[in-house]
Amino acid sequence: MNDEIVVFWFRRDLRLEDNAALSEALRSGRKVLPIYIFDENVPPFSSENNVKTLFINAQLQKINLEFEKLGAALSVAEGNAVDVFKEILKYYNVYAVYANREYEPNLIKRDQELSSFLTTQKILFNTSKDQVLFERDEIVKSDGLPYKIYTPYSKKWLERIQNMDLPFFECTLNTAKLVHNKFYFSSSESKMVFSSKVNKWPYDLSKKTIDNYTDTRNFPGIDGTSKLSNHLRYGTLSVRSCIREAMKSSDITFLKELIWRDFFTQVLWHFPFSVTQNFKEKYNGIVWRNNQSEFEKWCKGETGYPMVDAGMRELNSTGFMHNRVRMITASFLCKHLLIDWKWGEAYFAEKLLDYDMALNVGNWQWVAGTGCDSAPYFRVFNPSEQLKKFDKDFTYVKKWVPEFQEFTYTPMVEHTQARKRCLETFKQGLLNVT
DNA sequence: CCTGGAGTTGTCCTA
DNA sequence: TTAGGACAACTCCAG
Repeated sequence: MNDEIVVFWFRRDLRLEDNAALSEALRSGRKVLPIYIFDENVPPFSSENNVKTLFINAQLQKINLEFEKLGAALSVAEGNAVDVFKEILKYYNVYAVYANREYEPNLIKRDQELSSFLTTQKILFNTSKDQVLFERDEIVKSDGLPYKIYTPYSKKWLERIQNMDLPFFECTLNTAKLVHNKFYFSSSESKMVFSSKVNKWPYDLSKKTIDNYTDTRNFPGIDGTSKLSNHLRYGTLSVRSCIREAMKSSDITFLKELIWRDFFTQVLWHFPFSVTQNFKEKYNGIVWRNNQSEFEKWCKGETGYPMVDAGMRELNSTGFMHNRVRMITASFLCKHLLIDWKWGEAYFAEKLLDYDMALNVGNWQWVAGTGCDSAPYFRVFNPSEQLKKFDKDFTYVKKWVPEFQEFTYTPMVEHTQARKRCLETFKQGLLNVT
């Protein structure tokens, strides 16, 4: 216990460049102890050996190497966040904790609890905006209330960005003061195994991809998307650098996708109830069928609709699914099978490497028709039409469903009937509420 | 307070 | 073959 130090807590900002809170911590003038916590209340857990922990571990390893070059190290812990900090306080005299802000209700609660605890110890908890460009109440209507419709929100967002310089948060490690010994956590030390094979999830932010995005993004057989989602989810890339690239293009379709992240993140922050309930109450009367065995078929990619099955199999084996196909598979679950969007949301949450609560909940509610600014309920994707339109030479479906043969692949529900049943159920559901 | 216009990503039927 | 309207009404938003 000698010098006062500060702790920098890596969360979903696993990078050493343009990192808002890290930049502040390094400039604090005090020695910095960098840590990562596998929070026992927040998946993924370190004990899981899945695509998410692999991704996180690979990135932690990269970060650790950078610290080791300077004679320091990244400390990794597992457990309840408050307990972890209590442990740290046994060995260090901590002046402040720095971290980038979270917006999910459970994480807000966790951070509030930690903040209260740190306050009792006279330690500052200093959080920064990093994962979005505009947060919370920064983009609201003229009456001060939050936007619930994307288009007017995006207009205001675009207006605001015209008149500002995108910040870049300098993180100069080699001149910074770092704590020069690794902090070992008794409970987690043995479990923390850095993956030896560093998995790569390459992203594509090229001018070509951004310029052609409008034309190519809808075809899952073409490599036409940016593959950015994983990196934005874990902060291995700064959102500001993505926006900077997107703004170089005359076509703002790609930029608009980035604005959706800010939109849904602020919707979640303002309306945390939407994680577990329909955003629009009037849909609460829908009587979902919620058939367990049909749900399992959907999960496994055995619905008999090649586009749906290909999507689910891509998800199951890679932790990723093309955006167009996410809409098709989700629509199929909610509308053809009449299964509550929350079931699908939970499955995607478990499987998607890029799982982000705000975006996952927002998009599932959009598909189901229950969300703010969502698709009208009578808009039922036709999985066969979608196949014809977006994968007509079967490049994508053949990749993921090798046994697929046109005309012999038989669907679990017939489209026209399922569509009719869906429209009737939604109509009845609306009547049930009024 | 009133008013008019609009609302990510579709599908189906009809003329 | 193809373009256009219906699908439902409601809420949101700006002026």
